[in-house]
Formats: sequence, structure tokens, C-alpha cells
Amino acid sequence: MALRPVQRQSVSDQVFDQVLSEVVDGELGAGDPLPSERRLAEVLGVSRPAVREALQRIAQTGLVEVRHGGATTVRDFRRSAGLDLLPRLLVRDQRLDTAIARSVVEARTQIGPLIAALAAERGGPAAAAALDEVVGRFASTSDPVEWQRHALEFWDVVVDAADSLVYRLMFNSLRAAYEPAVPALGALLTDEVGLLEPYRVLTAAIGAGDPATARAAAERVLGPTAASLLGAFAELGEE
Amino acid sequence: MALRPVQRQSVSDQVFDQVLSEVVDGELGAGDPLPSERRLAEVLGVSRPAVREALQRIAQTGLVEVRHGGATTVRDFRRSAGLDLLPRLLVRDQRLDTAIARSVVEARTQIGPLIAALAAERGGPAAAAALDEVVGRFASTSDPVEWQRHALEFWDVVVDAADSLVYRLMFNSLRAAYEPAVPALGALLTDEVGLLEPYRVLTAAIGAGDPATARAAAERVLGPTAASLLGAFAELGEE
DNA sequence: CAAGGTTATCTGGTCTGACCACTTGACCAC
DNA sequence: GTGGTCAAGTGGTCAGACCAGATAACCTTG
Repeated sequence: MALRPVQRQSVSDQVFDQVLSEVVDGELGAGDPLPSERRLAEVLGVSRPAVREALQRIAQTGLVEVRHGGATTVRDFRRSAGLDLLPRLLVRDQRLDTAIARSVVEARTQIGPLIAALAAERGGPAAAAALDEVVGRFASTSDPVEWQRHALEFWDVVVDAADSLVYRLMFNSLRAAYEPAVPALGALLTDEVGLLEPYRVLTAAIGAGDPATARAAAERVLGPTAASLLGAFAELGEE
Repeated sequence: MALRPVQRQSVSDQVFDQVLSEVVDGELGAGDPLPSERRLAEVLGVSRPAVREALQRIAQTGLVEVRHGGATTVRDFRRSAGLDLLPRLLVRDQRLDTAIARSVVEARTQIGPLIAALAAERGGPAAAAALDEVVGRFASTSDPVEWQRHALEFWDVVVDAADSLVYRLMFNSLRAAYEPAVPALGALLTDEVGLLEPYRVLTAAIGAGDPATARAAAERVLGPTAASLLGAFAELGEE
């Protein structure tokens, strides 16, 4: 039996999703007014507080602007939304947006080495020890999905070692976008399983306080995955 | 008369701020339960819907987890919060957190060149023309605050040229954190006013499709500002 | 005719009090 | 121990009312 936790969706969650889709999918363009809260409540068959909670959450992400007395209007999310919106954009209607996915992989490949270099500057032996522990758990896994989870865990420790709040929060946002896709992506990344050596080099470089080597090792860690994923996205995009 | 728009704060905004402060300032640690909605409403002297709207917004940022039937608990924001939280963390109680500010400047200095290189690969002459237009407006400004605003505008166009949604959203998040501080930071950045040449070089490199030069030019654009700011933060931190 | 005030009617903001749905833990029977 | 029952506390939702700001049409008024 493969049991998973049942997933509940409250009324306001559903309103949130529906309105978000309208905004993100371009049904409503920047500057367009949303229907009034009362109208939305009526159309969706829910109470006004439920609608309000959803709208407030959407406003929190910067997608709409609600003005007391005036209409709630849609903002240009390319201009006003933050990185927290990424998970919602990456997978829409349970389908992966390959153009955005490419952008995620690209950013990951470029920023990862920066973080690795910082980690080498600041992490020290303590960080290396923590990384060694993660690498140890790596060794015994052959399942690609589990491998990716360990890779995330590894980077989590690297980010900690880099001791930068901005990179920490960036990583959290990217992880929130990446993690739900891991099960689907695992099948594409079977070749990477077992390639432990770059991780060891990176760990050693961080332990030795050698930023340049760490940067290079990070590129070797991230490169193959990036190549596999970008190739797969290219195929998907052509279909 | 120096008049500014009056800033309104709704009841739920105030609840949002207060609870957020409790969480972020560590009054409530990870795992701790929040008071119940009814209790919060009573203590703060507001209605329960107002409390709920605030809590839903906080939950949206990943700072707390609310479970139907159970208590709403605080999450470790270093683990679960996204980049959108940055503005709230950077300036707290109307004071700048210098450690975080350092992290912001650092990330900006490292990521900017990456974006510039991408812009050179993808922007082309159209991007260069748009940048030229911004640079033109640069030339006639002597006020450091206005100079910084133009710099933000310049980078906005560069990010557009890079054609990467992830960097776009990152930039938006960082901008949201940086922009409110610009008036206060302007006084520290008087030396940069008039240093137009690096911007011109960067614009030319993007127009010519030369990523390596663009990267180097971006470093020259960002370097001086970073140095000034980091120096100022170091002094502030010692006080 | 232009400028400024008035008013009707939209919009979002807040409150009240009730009820439903879920979780938790204590207690009880087996 | 195991499972069932139940009460109390929590968040989720609803209805209806009223407050407060924005907007535009419609007046006055000079």
C-alpha cells in the first residue's frame, strides 16, 4: 500500500487558487479590476470573509492591489511579484512550465557555485563534518528520487555554511519550487546516481577553506544535472 | 513643506505587524504555539476576522503553520521563509539590521554580473537602446538619492534583457528590500554620483552581445557602491 | 462656463454571534 | 494494550449589519 496524507483544501484555499489562476494565466491583465468581494462571494457561492482571506493572501504576494473604497486591481506580476511566487508559476494546472523550469535550472547552476565559495570562506571544519555526514547517507542510495532529496539536503548544509540570510531565503524559495517536482524529475536523473566524487571534492574544499576549488567543484556537482534537465525540457517543449 | 502621502494602517495590518514582530524577533521560537484566534482578538481588542486575515497573510509567508483543529504554531523562518520576507527582516522597528544589509549587498554584488552576462547573451541592440535612454537621464542628476533611483531603473532594464523569470522575481524581491532604504542610504553614496562610464561600458557590452565584458563591467558598476555600503555598515555595527 | 460643493452609490474594512469541522487528551470498556 | 467515546478547545465558515473611503453625476455659485 502506498498511502499518502489526504490533502485538504479549505474554501478560502480554493478561492485563492482560482483567482490566482485568473491573474497568472492572463485572463485578467495588469490594471484590470477584479470583481467586487460581494460579487465574487456570490459567484463562487461562498461567504465574503472567505473571499477576503483569499484576496488578502493574494495581495500579500503582490499580485493584486486592494484599495479601500476603490476596486481591487491586478498588478503586473513580472514587475511586482517576488520569488515566493515561483512555485505557483512553475507548475500550473499540474503541468510544468518548461520555459520557467529552464530559468530555474539556469539560476541554480549559476548561483550554486557562488554559495559554495562563500561556504568555503566561512564554513570551516564544522561545516565539512556536517557535509560528510550527509555524503555518508548518499552512498547507500540507488533510487534517483531519494538521491535528489539527499542532494537538496547537502545543499541545505552548504547554504547554512555560507552564512548569508539572502542566499538562505533564496534557497528556501527555490527549494519550495523544486521539491514538489522531484518525484517527476527523478526518472530523468538516473545517470547522476552514484556520482559521489564531486560532492566529496566540494566537501573537502569547504573544509579546507578553499573558495576557488569549492566553486569549481560546485560547477561539477550541478553541471550534469543541469544538462540532463535542460535536455529533457527541450524535448518536452517540442511536443 | 515636505508633504508625503499619509500612510494608513488597517486593523488587520496592525495585527499582522505585531504578530510578525513577535515571531521574527524571537519572542516566539520555532514550534511555539500562538495564542488562539479568539484569545488574540480579545487581547488586541479587535474582531476575530481581523485576526484571521492577519494570520492567513503570515501563514502565506511561511512563518507560521495553521492547522484546523490544532494550535497555530511558529515555524523556523530561516528554514521556511522565502525571499519575500527580506524587506521585513532588513528593517525592523525602523532600524536597519546591518548584518542582513551586508548580506544583501554581498548577494547583489555577486549576482548582478551573472544577470549582466545573460543580458549580453540575449538582450541585443533593443536592450542597449533602452539602457541608453536610462543612461541619458542619469547624466543630469547630481542628487545621490535620485542617482540611486536611476541605478535601480537601469538594472530593471538589464534584468528584462536577461529574460529570466527567476532573476526577474529575485530582483523584485531584492528591490522591495532595497528601495525603502534608498533615502537613508543616499547620503553614504555621494561619491558614486557622476560615475557614469561603467554604465556606458556595460550598455555597450550588452549591445554588442559580449557576456564576458558585460560581467566585468557589472562588477565595476556594483563594486564601488558595495564598498561604500559595507564600510558604512561596519561603522554602524560598531556603535 | 468653470470651480467647487453635494450626494448617491459604488468599493473595501470591521464587527457580531452563531455554527461546523477538526484535533487533542482524558477516560472508559474490552 | 487496544480501541471507542466524549468533552473541550481550536480553526473554518457563514450570515447580516454597519462603518469608511472613492467615484462620478449632479448641482450650486461666481
